[in-house]
Amino acid sequence: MLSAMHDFAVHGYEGARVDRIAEGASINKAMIYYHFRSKEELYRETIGEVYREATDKLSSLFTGEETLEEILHAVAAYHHDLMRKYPEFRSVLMRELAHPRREILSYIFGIFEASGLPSRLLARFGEEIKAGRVRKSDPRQLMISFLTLNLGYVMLAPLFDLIMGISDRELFVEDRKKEVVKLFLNGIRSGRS
Amino acid sequence: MLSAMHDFAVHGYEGARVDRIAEGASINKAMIYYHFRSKEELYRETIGEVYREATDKLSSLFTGEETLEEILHAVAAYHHDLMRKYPEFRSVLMRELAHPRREILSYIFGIFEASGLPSRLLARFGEEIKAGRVRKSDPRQLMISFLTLNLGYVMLAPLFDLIMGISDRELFVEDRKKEVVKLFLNGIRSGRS
Amino acid sequence: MLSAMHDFAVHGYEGARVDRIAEGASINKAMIYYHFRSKEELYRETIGEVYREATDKLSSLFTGEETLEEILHAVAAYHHDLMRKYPEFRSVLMRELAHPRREILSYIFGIFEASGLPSRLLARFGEEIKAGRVRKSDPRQLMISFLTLNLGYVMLAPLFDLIMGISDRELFVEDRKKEVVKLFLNGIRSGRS
Amino acid sequence: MLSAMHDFAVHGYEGARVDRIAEGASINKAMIYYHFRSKEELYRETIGEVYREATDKLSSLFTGEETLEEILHAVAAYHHDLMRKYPEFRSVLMRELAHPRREILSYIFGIFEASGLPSRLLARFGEEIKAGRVRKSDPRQLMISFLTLNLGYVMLAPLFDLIMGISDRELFVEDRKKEVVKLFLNGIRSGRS
DNA sequence: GATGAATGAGATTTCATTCAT
DNA sequence: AATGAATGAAATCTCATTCAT
Repeated sequence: MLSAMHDFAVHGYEGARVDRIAEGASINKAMIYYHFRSKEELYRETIGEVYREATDKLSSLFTGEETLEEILHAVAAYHHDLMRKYPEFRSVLMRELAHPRREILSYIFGIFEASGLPSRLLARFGEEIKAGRVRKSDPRQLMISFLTLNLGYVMLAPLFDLIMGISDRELFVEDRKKEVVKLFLNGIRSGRS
Repeated sequence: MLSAMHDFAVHGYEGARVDRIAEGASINKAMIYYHFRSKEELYRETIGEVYREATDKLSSLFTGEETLEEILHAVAAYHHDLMRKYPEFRSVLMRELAHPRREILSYIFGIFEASGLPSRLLARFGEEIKAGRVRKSDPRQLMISFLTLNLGYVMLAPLFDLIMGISDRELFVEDRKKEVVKLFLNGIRSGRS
Repeated sequence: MLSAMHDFAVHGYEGARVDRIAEGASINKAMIYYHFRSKEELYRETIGEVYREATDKLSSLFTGEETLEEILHAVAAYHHDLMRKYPEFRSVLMRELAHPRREILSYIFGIFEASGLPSRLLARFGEEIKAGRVRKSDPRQLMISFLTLNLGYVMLAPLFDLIMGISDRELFVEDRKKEVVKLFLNGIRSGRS
Repeated sequence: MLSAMHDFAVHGYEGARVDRIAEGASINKAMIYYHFRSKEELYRETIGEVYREATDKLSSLFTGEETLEEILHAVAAYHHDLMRKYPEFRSVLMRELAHPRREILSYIFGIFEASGLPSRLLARFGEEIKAGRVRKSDPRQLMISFLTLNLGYVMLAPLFDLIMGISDRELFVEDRKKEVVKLFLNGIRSGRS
């Protein structure tokens, strides 16, 4: 339900109004309660839909034969794709992460797990370090670094756009997807740092 | 008012309850209205206090004589210090950034401006690129990369701790502060990438 | 409709839910409105059925040739029979009598009238008093005494069972039917009281 | 709260309207929720007040030195006194007894227990039977008979008044209080029945 | 400064009833 | 006869805000 996603994004769960959502969806308020038992269920279903899609998509993204660089590029692109498809989801997600409830955390955790991404990447980093191609470091730090390089901009875009005077975000994003991988790969390379 | 910060952090602005805040502060609800004009003003004052302190602190942080590395280290440390001092502020800030209102954005923008950090760093990156010590790239991308490497973990710590199985966060943070600078400096170096 | 009677008994007219009644009857809610004009009509029909049966049964109970004792025994037995057949009716009836509406009172009044019982019993008491076999008293008091001796237990059984520690109600009822007549007949006898 | 008692009496718990109760009490609806947490609590407090008074009164009614007849007279009078003081309570009570919830039953049970009445009367009946002054019978039957003779009319007055054509209830009640005791005492006497 | 009571507007939820198929 | 969806009115409850003391 798009109208619901919109209200949850703009006002948050507590600030969202069932009245407004119904009006936005051009249906009678009582119909919301006919299809969903409560505002809470409406909320869960609304974000659950996106979560499920994200899980499915991420799971199918990798065959296991990719190079490290390919994986990084795919992940970087995926984050932006998801946010382009569900622009309002960014708000909802951030609010959830602002004060994460165990239930929601597990939900998101599940998405990552389903993709196999964390374990695969961690293992991969471990191998690369052992092989001497990546400098000695905690693989978890590397993983977090890469994810935050991506998610950080996705989440904070409005602030950064203002501070940095970014006017054409589409263009900037295309650039960023490459920059992120480049910086990261350079950053973790073993060498005379 | 700690009780207010707590409620705003846990429930968000719309979910916060004046009743609960009063009870948490062991005062009569009407007293809140004696000190503040409205819930909105209470909110602004509550977070404004932190904002002001952050502004002051950041402004005084730099004399202009620091090396790039010193600046990066200082910024990395500062983020964690602020969050350690006001742990609940992280939630409040994230909620604000989830659906930023121009007014709040300007507030935060002001903090950065006051510190002189963005312009100084951008200029500095420009110089370093011109001097060939940093690979050719958009200084804004570099700036965003560095900030997200820091802020990303600060904001998403609960999620990352779960995904990565981090149990001792204090320790991990100490490690991260160094890792972030190292990865970034390595990542932006000019060289045979 | 048993499901309706059940809901009216358990929740009362205002507390009964058309949804629940439909579900209990395994039919679609709209079907209820196909058969009955409204909740009110459903209610009237539901209890009207029992009322009509009670009227018919009581009317046919007496030929006019019975002795006083026979009548009393028949009435005492009849109350319990009705409640055994429609156990939930007791609740419905009590609720109605809790705040009797003229319309419902007339309904019940009609049952008594149809049976010819009140006038017959009152006349009979009058004769017995005149003949000196029953002590001088207001026949209406006698009538009420006999009816309450019966109806009182029927209506308050759950409370009495608790207070008196009655575990086998069936057995107790058999005993009560006799006790009631005996006590009453003894109680109204003329003699040296 | 009289307005609440009134609405509960006339409409039952489910049919009572907080709006109406507030209006009847000339207070703001929200004040009801300020003083009572919910409609349910308002209900419990409303009837609890009467229950408590009844408990206290009944407990203090007997010193232990009364003759059987005195006790019976006192009980008979008490029922009518209570109903005269809280005329609407009759409705509320009947509705509760229509579909008794364990919690409410226990409440009422407690009142009887506190008065010591049931155990005292049962014991008394036992003694009288053993002494041959009361005919052999189940004391519980006697007890129920006496209570229903009283409560029956109290509860069913509106119906009986209609059926019997009783116009001056006050007068009738005075008569009934004596009649009930007389009929009962006669009815339980041992003798050639 | 401090408090308990008060209030109006509005939020979520419910429900008898009807409609379209 | 049967159903799922729809609706308007209203019910319970909440909450920011103010008042009287």
